[in-house]
Amino acid sequence: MATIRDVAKTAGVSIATVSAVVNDSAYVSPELRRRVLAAIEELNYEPSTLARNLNSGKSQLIAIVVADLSNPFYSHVVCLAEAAAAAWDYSLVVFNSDEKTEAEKRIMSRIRMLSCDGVILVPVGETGQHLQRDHEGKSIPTVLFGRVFEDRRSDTVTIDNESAGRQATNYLLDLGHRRIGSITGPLHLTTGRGRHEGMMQALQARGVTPLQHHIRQGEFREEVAYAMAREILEQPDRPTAMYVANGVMALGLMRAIADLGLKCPDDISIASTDTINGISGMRPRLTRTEHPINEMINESFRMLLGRINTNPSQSPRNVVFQPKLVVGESCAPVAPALVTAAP
Amino acid sequence: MATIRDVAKTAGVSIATVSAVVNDSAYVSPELRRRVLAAIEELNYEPSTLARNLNSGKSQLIAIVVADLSNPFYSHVVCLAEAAAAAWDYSLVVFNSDEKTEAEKRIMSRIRMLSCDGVILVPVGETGQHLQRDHEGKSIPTVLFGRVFEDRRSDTVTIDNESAGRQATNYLLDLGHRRIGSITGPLHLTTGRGRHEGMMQALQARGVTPLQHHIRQGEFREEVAYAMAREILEQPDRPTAMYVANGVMALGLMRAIADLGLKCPDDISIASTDTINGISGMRPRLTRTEHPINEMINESFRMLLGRINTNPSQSPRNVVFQPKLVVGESCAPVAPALVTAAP
DNA sequence: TACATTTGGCGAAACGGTTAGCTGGAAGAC
DNA sequence: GTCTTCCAGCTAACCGTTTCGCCAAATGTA
Repeated sequence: MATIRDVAKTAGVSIATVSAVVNDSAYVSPELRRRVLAAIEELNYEPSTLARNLNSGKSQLIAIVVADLSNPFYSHVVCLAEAAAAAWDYSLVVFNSDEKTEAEKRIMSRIRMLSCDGVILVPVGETGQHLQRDHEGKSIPTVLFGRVFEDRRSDTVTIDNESAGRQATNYLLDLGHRRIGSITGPLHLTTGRGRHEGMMQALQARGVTPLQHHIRQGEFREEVAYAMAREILEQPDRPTAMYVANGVMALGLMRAIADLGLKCPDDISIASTDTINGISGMRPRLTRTEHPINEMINESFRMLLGRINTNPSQSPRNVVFQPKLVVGESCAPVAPALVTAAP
Repeated sequence: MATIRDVAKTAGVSIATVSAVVNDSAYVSPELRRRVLAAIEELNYEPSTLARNLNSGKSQLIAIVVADLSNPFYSHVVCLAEAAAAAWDYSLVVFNSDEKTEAEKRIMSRIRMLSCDGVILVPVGETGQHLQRDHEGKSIPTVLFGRVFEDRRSDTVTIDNESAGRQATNYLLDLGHRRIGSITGPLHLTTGRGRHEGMMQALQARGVTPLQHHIRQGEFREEVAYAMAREILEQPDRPTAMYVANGVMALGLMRAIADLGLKCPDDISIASTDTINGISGMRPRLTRTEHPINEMINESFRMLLGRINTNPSQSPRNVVFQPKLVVGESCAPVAPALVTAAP
């Protein structure tokens, strides 16, 4: 591979001049410019990004760390992030922490070594302690995506999880359901806890007390939700409706329903939160609250680029988006007999 | 950020010694090693990959370019590739060419600029002409994934597409179906063409001639398949079974079936090719031929690492994997009346 | 003509590592 | 006691850029 020195020698100029031509960073006389361009053409020179990055300290790399890459929700996030990165002339490095704290640590160290210019992080765990890099030296601009920590010292982009839980639950309540069950996400995550609390608020506001054995704490995984769903649905007084904390869990629930010979929405209504792609062909369509993922990703990039290019040390911003209820066919009004049985 | 020089100063040794400790590349006395490690700990030093890469010429980056990142099949591929990269101590840079040739060109140029050590490429288009970088200077080790070109000058990892089409079609034939329709992939892609030809071979072997208007050339996209499916199914003599060329197309077909008030598999059987994740909750489960994606990705990495570390100039290898038929519930034996109507 | 000012182009110092090759003191051979 | 041998650890060159500071030529001014 030709280097800038080769070009300089061929063109009979200094390397500084070649650099000036390549980057348009200083005036170069037409004659020299012509010779430099000719030499570049002849030698098929391309500046080495590696070397360029070394002294700029920038890498044109944005890292995204998701908590579960096999979750279609995060696949979608990555897809949108790739598009955003490309639009801003960055490349996207993808990492999967797989909900493991040590993996996340390894990844963050790797990201630092790669000198990524920014990080979009869906953090594992309830505190950001293991991520702190405050000890001197500026840390890499980071946006916490979806999940946050109590101490809001980082930029964050999230949705209003309580609102999501409330909206979905209210929809079920409006259909007359009173025996509403739920498979929650992990309650140590703001996503899991927020959605659960939103649901409880909605129930309480209507004076409905849920049955303990209709509510199970799960994980954001299909098989776990499937198992929980079976436990709940195999009870004699199974709920007439379920709220599940995310998309893949809803799939697990639907699978359980099918395997138990039940029908959705005839026997049981389902509402969930978050969007998953590629199941548009599925019937019944899920009634769910959707995240505006696209805007969330764009906002994340805006924050990151702001810190990278403009103002690295402005105080943290926390942007919260509102989820939107999208009605599918997975919910039906409660059967009359059960309505009368309600308190 | 602490540099190797800071560490050397703090530990009271030379930078060469620090480097030796960090890389275990030379013997260092226990005493000095201890001091160096202490200094590293104290300063929280991490070697800069950027600087390290500059003189090694390597970047510890593997790029993956897929043709459609919104397709769950490729999301799955990316997920597995991320795991493989992490296992081999590489980071994965993800690109989406979105089936556009110019986008792919831009991406390949970007990959070269980033000095990625290897590329896994799902190429767009029928020839690799726009990718050739043969003009002097070694090109980046590249594995063509899934799709290939006629002139096998690159390493490739693919499946036997004809076998996939044949297996799926034979399964439908075995169930008694004779009026078999199909939505093919783009026929200029080896994946689309191969699967289609496999289907035709299977039909011909049993003396079945498909009806022209039961076969449509589509794209590997849900909406396109949906539209094609409606066209085919709204005809009076609609087929009793369909073979579709990939997973998202199968979803489009199922959506069309549902929207037309038909039932799968009662009214129409479906068989498809390729695996898509995250729809395990869907009923009926698709009968399909699955790719061994995991092994395919691992094989790709083995090839890449072979070229990177060992033998950059060995002759191209073309590894073909066999798809495997996985029976779901989307196919039923043809109704007796129709069986007798068959030739 | 003499001097001040501008500016195109150059040399050299970073950036943060790796590594070839040198140095000097200790140990072993005679 | 002197000469080798050995090797831990150091010095310095190098990877391919960008960029600061400088020089000399060109231009402007009196």
